[in-house]
Amino acid sequence: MRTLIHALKAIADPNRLRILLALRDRSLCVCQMVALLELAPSTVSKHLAVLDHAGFIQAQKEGRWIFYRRVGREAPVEVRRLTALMDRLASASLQTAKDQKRLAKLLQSKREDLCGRYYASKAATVSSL
Amino acid sequence: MRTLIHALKAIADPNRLRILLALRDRSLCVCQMVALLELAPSTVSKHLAVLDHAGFIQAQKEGRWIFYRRVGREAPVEVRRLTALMDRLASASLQTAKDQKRLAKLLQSKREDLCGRYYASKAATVSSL
DNA sequence: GTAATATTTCGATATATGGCGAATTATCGA
DNA sequence: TCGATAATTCGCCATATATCGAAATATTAC
Repeated sequence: MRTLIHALKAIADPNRLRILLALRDRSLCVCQMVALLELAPSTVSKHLAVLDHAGFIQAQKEGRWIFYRRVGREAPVEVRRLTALMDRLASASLQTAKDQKRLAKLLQSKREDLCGRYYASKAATVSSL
Repeated sequence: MRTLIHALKAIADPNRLRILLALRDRSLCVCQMVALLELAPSTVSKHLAVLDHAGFIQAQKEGRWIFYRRVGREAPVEVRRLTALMDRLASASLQTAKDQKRLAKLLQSKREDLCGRYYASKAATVSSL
């Protein structure tokens, strides 16, 4: 019951659900998800921690980046079932379609172009001194 | 997506999930659920409103009592699927077993004995004057 | 080694949530 | 009609949550 409630709370937030759905067919690094959701990196990081603790996703460090991907068969039943259900239910949503489209575009551009954009204002300020 | 998030939030609370599961095989009046959950009537009422607005349950007035039961095929897909999944997932939980046992006992006693118990302290105070 | 980048942690804030008791509404029974 | 009962609504409080920006940590690049 604790696991179940934990899992339900984790996906009962629109942005976290969007993350889970975005990770359906691929793993993504944090900065890619920041670009997708258009939220502060710290916010996305916290969302990822919630999904992680609930057992939905897991991190994998690759150099400077941290990629997150869905947990496979090792995940608790509750998580596996809920993930499958979300895939079915949310695929009909407009938001999901938008995100998938946007993701496809983001994945075409190089990560060097992608990441760092959300520090652009700060970098610009510094370099202009 | 809105419907889905709404539904997820509704059942992502242990007491509301307990209510939904208690309504699996029967309809219950509010005072019966108050007895089951051992929460203040106002609290239970609020939980019921949340489940109602999310589309999981519906009210039916019968004289002095208001019975709640699960919504049937009219319920949105999200709600139907989630309800079915909760039935499967939560049936393994200790809390659910406890509740079902307790419910069986509560349903044996007459409702007149059951309801009013949680006003007992107040009634006792008044009658002792 | 220093600067830039990627991510997390920390601290703050605003809002949402779950709980209660008191007051309100509606219905039943004597 | 009046008192008791069932349920909801309202007002309050404590805690949880979502968000941000700043600071800390780690890694790569020059």
